[in-house]
Amino acid sequence: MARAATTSDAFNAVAEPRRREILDHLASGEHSVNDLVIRLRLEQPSVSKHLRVLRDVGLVRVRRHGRKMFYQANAEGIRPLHEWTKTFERLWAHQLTRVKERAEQKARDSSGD
Amino acid sequence: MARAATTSDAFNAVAEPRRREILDHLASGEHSVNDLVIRLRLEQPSVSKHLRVLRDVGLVRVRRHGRKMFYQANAEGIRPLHEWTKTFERLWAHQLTRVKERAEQKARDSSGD
DNA sequence: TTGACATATTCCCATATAGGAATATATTTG
DNA sequence: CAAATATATTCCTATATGGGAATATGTCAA
Repeated sequence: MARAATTSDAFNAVAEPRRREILDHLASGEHSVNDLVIRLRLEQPSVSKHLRVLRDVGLVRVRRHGRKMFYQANAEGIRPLHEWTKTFERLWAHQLTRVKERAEQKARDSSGD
Repeated sequence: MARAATTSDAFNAVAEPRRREILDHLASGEHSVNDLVIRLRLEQPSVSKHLRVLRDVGLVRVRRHGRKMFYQANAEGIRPLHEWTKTFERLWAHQLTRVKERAEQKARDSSGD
């Protein structure tokens, strides 16, 4: 089997750095495709294709105005990702504590040189 | 160009559902490869290969004890993901507010039937 | 209608999978 | 040492990509 489709879920969709960049820009509000093309310095077809993937997984919404298409982030789609990462929050808190403790122990040990 | 390597960063590594399952299990503490094989009902080579990817991006740490390898999650590696998703938190709060407001408006509008 | 502008799609291709099967490596035990 | 156990790696293949180039679709303006 190959890798799961980029359109299979939000996790796969945002694995691509360019798509995260696009979402970062859309976080500040609506933007047309051309806006993104200029700001991200990508080819227009590339942007359109990335937006298509984001649209398929529900990470962006579109609105047409004249011949322009205005995209906005649908943050709700990112929420599952946030929730999943959150389940590890207690771990990195603990693990950092342990690293810190070890460092402090080391400092005490070598203070008698 | 093809998709970025699964080992290129945490985002790509956790795009694979099985790898998230593995991390979910490791969140409860250390587990041997065979533990994971049994619990996740995957083939042993499959588990080893997924663990290899997770190791390459720093999402797990290993310790050998006899012929067993004990893996543990390195939550620090998940943190960048958490931080990135967090930047959208205000958005889904706002967007939900708007959805809620629209729903309430609708309720008021139709209360005069 | 024709032309210009804005965006989307299609085609091509090099590349990286994920899983299955087989095999290799490492460690303990007899 | 050999056998057993635990894990890792290699080889294979179908599949999905992302970018570039070209083209299609849609909309406005004259």
